[in-house]
This record gives sequence, C-alpha cells and structure tokens, in this order.
Amino acid sequence: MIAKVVIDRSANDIDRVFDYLIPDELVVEKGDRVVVPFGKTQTEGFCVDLAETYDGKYELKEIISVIGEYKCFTPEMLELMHYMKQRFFLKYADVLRLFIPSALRTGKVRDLARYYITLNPNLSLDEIKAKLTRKSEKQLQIVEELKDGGKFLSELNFLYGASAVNTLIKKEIALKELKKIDRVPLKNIEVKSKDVDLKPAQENAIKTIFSTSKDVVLLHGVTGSGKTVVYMQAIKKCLKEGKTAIMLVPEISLTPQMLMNFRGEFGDQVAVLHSGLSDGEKFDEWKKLLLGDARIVVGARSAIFAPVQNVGLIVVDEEHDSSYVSETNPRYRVLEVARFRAQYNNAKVVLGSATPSIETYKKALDGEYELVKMDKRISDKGLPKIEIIDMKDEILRGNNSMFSRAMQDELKKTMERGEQAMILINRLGYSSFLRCKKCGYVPTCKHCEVSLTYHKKENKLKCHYCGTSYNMLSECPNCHSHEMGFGKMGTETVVEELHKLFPEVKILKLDSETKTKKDAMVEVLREFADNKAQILVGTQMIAKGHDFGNVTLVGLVDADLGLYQQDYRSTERTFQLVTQMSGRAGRADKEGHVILQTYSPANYVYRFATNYSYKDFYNREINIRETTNFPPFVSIIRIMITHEKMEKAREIARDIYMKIRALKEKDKHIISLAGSEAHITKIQDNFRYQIVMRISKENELETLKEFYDILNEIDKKDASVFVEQDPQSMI
DNA sequence: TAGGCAGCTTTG
DNA sequence: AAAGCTGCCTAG
Repeated sequence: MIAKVVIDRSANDIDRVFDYLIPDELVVEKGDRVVVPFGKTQTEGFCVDLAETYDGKYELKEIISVIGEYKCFTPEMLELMHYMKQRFFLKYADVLRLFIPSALRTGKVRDLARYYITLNPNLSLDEIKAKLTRKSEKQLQIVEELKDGGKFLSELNFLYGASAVNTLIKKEIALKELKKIDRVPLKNIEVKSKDVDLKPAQENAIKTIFSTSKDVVLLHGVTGSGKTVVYMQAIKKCLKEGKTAIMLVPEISLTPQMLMNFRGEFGDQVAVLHSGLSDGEKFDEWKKLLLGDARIVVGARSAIFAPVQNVGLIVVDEEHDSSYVSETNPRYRVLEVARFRAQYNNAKVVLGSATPSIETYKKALDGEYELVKMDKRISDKGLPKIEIIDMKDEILRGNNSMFSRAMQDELKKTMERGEQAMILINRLGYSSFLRCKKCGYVPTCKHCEVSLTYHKKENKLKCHYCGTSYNMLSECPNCHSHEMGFGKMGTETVVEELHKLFPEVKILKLDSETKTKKDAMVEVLREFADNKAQILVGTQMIAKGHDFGNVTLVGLVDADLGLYQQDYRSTERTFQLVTQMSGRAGRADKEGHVILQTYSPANYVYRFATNYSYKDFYNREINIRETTNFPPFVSIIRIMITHEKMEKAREIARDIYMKIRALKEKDKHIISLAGSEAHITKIQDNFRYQIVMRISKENELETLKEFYDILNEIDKKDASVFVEQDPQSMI
C-alpha cells in the first residue's frame, strides 16, 4: 500500500503530496499522523490518502511509524483541505495545521489518555473514612461518587475542585492512572425541553431555517430581537436529530454571555474554542468534540474547523464582523468554509446580523440566500433615540472641547440618575487621512471616490486603489482655511477630559492595550457590569455584544474617524458601528439615549443609522458600489509578495505582474491591474510588494484559477506569496 | 590552507 | 523548512 503524505512544514518547494510505502507491520489510515524519512532526516507528516499503486518515477521510502492513538482528520476535513488550498491559494501544511490544536503537533499533549480516578481497592470503605480529614465534606462527597466506579479527573476537578481531589490522591485513598479513551460514537443524548416563549417572528425564523431549500439563511434581526434564542432552538433541534452544531461569534472572550446561555441550555454538550484558551484547554475541548463527548462548539473564527461530524447547523453570529476573515498567514474566509462544510454535511448555515454586510444582503436579495427578518425588539421597547451633534457648529459657538454641550449635559444627567455611560472612540483602522479642521473637508481620489492616504516619505496624498498620487494640501480647497490636520484621538485624552468634567466619577478604559494584558479586559468588563464605575471609555471593541442593563447613554466622540478612509467599506463599517453601539443603550427596562458627534452631520450614513433604516442605507450604498465599480459588483484581488530581500520581492512581483498583464490582454474579466510597493513597505524585516486587480464577478473562480496557475508556475524562491479577495484593509 | 559562510539544491 | 553541498573569501 502507498500512503500519500503531506510533510508538516510550510514551504513553497515541498507543498505537495509525497508517496511512501506502508510496511507490512504497520497500519496506516487516511488522517493519521506519521513519521517519515525525508531528505536527510526524519519528519512528521500527515497521511491524506491511500493508494494501491504509484507512478514509479522514484524509489519509495517506508513510513517509520504512526503517532497518536487516533486519526486527526476526518474524510470531510481532508476534502476541505483540498478545497481551501485551491480556493484561497494556501499550502497543504498551513491548512492542516488550522485543523488541529497546536499542542498536538508540538507534542506538549499527545496521547488521548486522560487521568482516571478510582478508590484504592486495597482499602475498605471504613478504612477510607477513617483516613479522611474530618471536616472535609468535599472529600467525602468524592468518595461517595467513586464508590460505584471511577471517574475522570477533569470531571472531579470540575465538580469538587482540584485541591480536594489532590488530597485524596496524596493520601492514597484514590488512585490516579492514565486511561485511554475509546472513540465514542455520537450517542443520542436527552435534550432538556425547557419550553421557551417564542415570538411569532422567532418561530417563523426557525421554521424557515429547516424548511428552505437554500443552504444559507440570512437572519436579519434588529439588536434585541432575540436572535440568540433562535440559534439555540435551532441547535436543539439538530441535537435531537443526532447531529452536531457549530456556533461562531466574533470574539468569544468578549461575549461570556453567549457562552453562559449555551452552557445553561446544553450543559457539558458545549465545547469552547477560541484564542484565549491555553494550549492544554484548547486540546481538551478539541478532543471532546472529536470523540463526540461534546456536540456543540461555541467559538471564534477558527472554531469553524472543529472536528465535529454530522453537522446539522452552522451559525455565524454578527455575520458582518471583520474577524471572520483571516488576515494573517493562512488567509481564508469563514463564510466560504462554512458553506463547504454545510454542503458536505447537508446542513444549513445561518448568518445573523442587525447590519448584514452589503455583500451578504445582496446575495439574500438576489435569492442566493434565504432572507428572514426580525424587525421588532423582544421587549416591545423602541430602539434608543440617536441624536446627531454637528461639531462644526460647536466650534462656531466657541466650544472647543472634544465633548459637545449636549454630550456634557446628558453625561451629567446620567451620572445624577446613577446610571452608566459608554463612550466610544472610533479608531477603525487609523491610517492617516487629512481633514480640514474648520469645515471637515477630506480630500478624495478623482477616480475612485475614496479618501486619500498621506504618505509621509514622499509628502504626497495617494489613492490606494488606483495608485494616483496628489500633492499635499496646506490650504483647504473648500473653505480656504489653513488648518488642515490629521484626525487622531486616543482613549487616554478622552479619559483625561472626562476626569476634568466629572472629578468624582470612576472611569474605566478599554482599548487594544488592555486587550494585550491577559485578564485585564475581563476584569474591566466585570467591574463595569458590577456598577463599580459609571463610565466606560473604549474603542470599537466595546461595541460588540455586551449586555449592560444599567447603561442608558452611549456617546460616539468622533464618529467620522472611520468614515474617511482609503477604503470602500468605511461607510458600511460606520453604519454598523453606530447601529451596534446604539444597541448597547437601554438594554433592560430603561430608556436609552445615543449622542453622536460628527463633522458631517448631513452624511447619509448618519441619517439612515439614526432612523435604523438598514434597507434605505443598503439601497443607497449598493447604488454607490455599482456606479463606482466596487464589490460586490466586482472582486478586488490583492496578491502580496514578501521577501527579506527587497530586490527579490520586487523581481518576483514584477514577474507576476508582467504575466498577469499579458493575461489581461486576452481575458476581459480582468478589469484593472496595478502593481506597487505595499503601503507598509516592510513588516518584520520582510519587504512587501502588491499587485491589485479588479476582476468581474462573472467567471470569478476561473479568473482566480488563472492567477493561481501563474503563481504556481513562477519561481517563488523563498518569497511568501498570498492572495486576498476584497481585503478588509490595504495596509 | 583551514575555516567560515553565503547561496544553492534536494526532499518520495 | 532543514540539511548538506559548493565555491569563494580571508586571515595567517
């Protein structure tokens, strides 16, 4: 027998499948991890296929051994590997590494054994009781628990705490041994049928999810319309049918509520996967899913690769969130992976959002996705009122502070009522754009209608989509003032200002600095939830999914900062942000209020956001996209070439560029083509060149395939070459 | 002439 | 990615 093996190394030259002979004494199956001789050494690899014969062009070597007790990859995942490689231009090894916890590869945790605890058989029950520390109620409980047979250590630790268990082991009352776990088939577990009062809209949503013939359902529901209940009821239905479910949320570490809801409903059937877990924890959760001990996974982006079988439902909550697109190493898009898995398993994908991405909504309107609407809040309370404040007017009236008079008034009232406020600073991508401080004018590109980015090195303004360069402006062409500046505002300055206004009020701060400090973020959120501070200042990360009942005021200090960027999606993002942020105000029984400060109060994005009219916003936006030739009417493809030597990177980039230019002559689906240095020319000692194209939606996959063929053909040397579709940012 | 090292080749 | 091989440079 021949084993087809992918070597567990990420490099251009060895990104293919190697043939090995399986020696008679070894059993190797598809999905096994193996040790093989490779070149002059031994390496680990993954068996991705078996074959009877091979083409005989070279002498085969034999597989040395199989590692691990079980297969890492199901047939589904191996097919997904091929799909992702050809869809996103990835390397085999990079894809396979996504599918398994890193602890498994690095060998920190490798076998499938778990500690199993039994009572010492050499001791009678009386002897045991005599040995117990008198007061320890917990230890006694554990002994009772173990009387009729052993339990796994993790379970005991969870139920009684590790210290009690450890004491018993130390006293040799209980014995600890490694016990291998057999693969348990998916058992049909009893699902508690706690009756929930479903609103008609929710019932309708669930009915549609299971009755539609389409593979994707878009659940368009306003904030507070009860989408989570729909997810849970639909998942419950899947479990009853013996299937599994994947529940994706933008960043699980930020939404413990979601997890609590799921744990409450489904108990230990839920496994969690996200980047905040330790290696060991990740491994344990993964294992539970692989073995069928848990049948629901709740997690962030990478949980889409959970090793569950027989998937019935994949939910992508906050569908529009940019975290569903991987922007590092293996670049992939969760929605497409979800759809692959759903089609493989004959399952449904449910996309939930109050503000679906323009791309998604168009697909729903075009009939590719099923569209379900939930446009009423559960609580029958209206959505909070959004008040727009014109900051130019404030300046005219002599208020030079970063807070408008309305904002100060409302903050004061909120503090007096003993309620809480959230202040948001919009820092969605903070590349520098120029803005007139008097009238708010932002220079844009003549050809692309996107705002220009300032390039310090050349002292020029540039458009990122077509590359046109403009001279730097010192005078505003609109109002002729000379106060052109770069809009930038930090959480720090906002907190300082607030302190001056409200010296006795406790203020908390949450930004990307807090995020890097491990538990700091959780701590800040808990303090705020416990009402220990009255104001929470933060970047857009505080806009996501939190449910603070006492928050009645939400303030956006400078909503525009996200609006004028060299990015066609910035209006959309701003709309999403305003809508989401206002969803944080007045969640419980209190009336909410939103204050939005802007220099462009007339911008349509604010008009539609304050009326909560997504549909009107969509109509306007889709129109602009169509006339300006932006996604979803075309696809923007970026090929990035990075190399530690600038000349090499440039040489390869030029090679690719010339080949695509030749292709463009023949293929009318390639609309535009531009090659240049990337905006950030060097990251981590690697020089970066990019080729940006617009291609038509028609024939899109074929056009991409042509690009991939070129990329496969050329000598990439040690360069890393990756491809992005409709990139979130052009940095 | 030994030693060092940059750059290239090979991997089933 | 990692190891080994080649060829060139340099100190002595």
